[in-house]
Amino acid sequence: MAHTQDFDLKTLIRELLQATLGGEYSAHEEDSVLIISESWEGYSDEGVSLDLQDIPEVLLNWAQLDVSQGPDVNELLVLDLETTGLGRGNTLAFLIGLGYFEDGKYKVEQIFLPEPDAELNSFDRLIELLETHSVLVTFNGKSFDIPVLESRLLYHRIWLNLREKEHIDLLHMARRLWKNTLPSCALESLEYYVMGVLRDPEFDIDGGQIPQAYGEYLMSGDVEPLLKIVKHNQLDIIYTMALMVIICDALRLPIEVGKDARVDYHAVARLYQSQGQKDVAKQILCEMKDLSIATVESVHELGQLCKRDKELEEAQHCFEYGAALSHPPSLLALAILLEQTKEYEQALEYTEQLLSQQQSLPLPDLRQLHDIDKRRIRLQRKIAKKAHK
DNA sequence: TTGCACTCATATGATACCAA
DNA sequence: TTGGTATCATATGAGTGCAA
Repeated sequence: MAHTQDFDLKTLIRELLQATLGGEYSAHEEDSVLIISESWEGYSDEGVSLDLQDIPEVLLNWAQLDVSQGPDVNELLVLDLETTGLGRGNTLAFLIGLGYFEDGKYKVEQIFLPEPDAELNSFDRLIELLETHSVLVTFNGKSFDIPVLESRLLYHRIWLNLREKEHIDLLHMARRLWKNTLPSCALESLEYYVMGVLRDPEFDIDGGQIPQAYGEYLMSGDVEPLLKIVKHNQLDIIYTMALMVIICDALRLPIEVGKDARVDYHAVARLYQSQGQKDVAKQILCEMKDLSIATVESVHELGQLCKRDKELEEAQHCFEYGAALSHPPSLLALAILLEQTKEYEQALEYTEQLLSQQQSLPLPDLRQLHDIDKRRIRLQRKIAKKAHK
């Protein structure tokens, strides 16, 4: 009798769930999962672009993807989990959010567990999509989503080597591009500062409250709080792709320096430089200078690249720009360059300026002071020798 | 030839920070 | 709350160029 009551209650909650969240139950005979799908063409309801044409090579290289395969956008699978906690051991992934392109539209598919017992069945659709999409796209997925998923799959004795799968984790690329210009590189911060959108607390839930909200649903059967969780996950999948679109647009060659105010072009130059494309980096830094959007740091870096290419006059101009603003690395670079070109008097002038600047710091770096002083003494010696001749 | 300064590549350890 | 990642700072060594 009690079993019949349990069964009826379970059926009732499942009907309520579907009526509230929408979607369809999977075809499993027992413990089916609720799959909620929605598609967008071009833009999301929030107005962010989901129009991804291709993936720039520099991004593929950075993510150590096989560039020769040239994965197209239809190979991408965005993944984001909602779980019962941050741990790896007993954490349940009760909502698997997935995003991919299909027939020119961006489709978000969410697999929800009405009860924890349905977890095994949630993996069928996930594995299907993993088999047809070669590149994972996540936000902090390397540290969180993938380890959680692997641990849950292992618990069910399913062996899937997700760590070997090609993977673009946008958190780290976002940090490279915005860590110097934004207060934080959390997804919500990027949404606000880069995408220009703000989540409405009336329809969304704070990530930290999600485990508790799912727990309350399991205890009470109240499905209302789940609406916010599903919306939260849907927005995560949408904004992860929107971020991918912005990053790809910012990195695509030729770089249109200054075109997009959201882009830190110095960071773009550094990325190209780190991937061995120093000429692209130099071109970007040069254009920043020409457009008067350069910083003292970007001009200094341009100077170093010019020096590498033996364009000493241009390098000197760059270092002089920074030296005029008392930028310590520029003062040092200028002193080194002038010593190399045998302009010892000038080199000494900048060395002494740097020395007095460093000495006046509240906590001077003693080793650096020692090095600068050594340079000062050497230059004095060279000047004296020159005078003797 | 020697010594010094610098550049570049590589290795290692510490750190920050992001996810629910 | 935990754990994983990339980055940064630092150290080291090989190689190069220059002056004496």
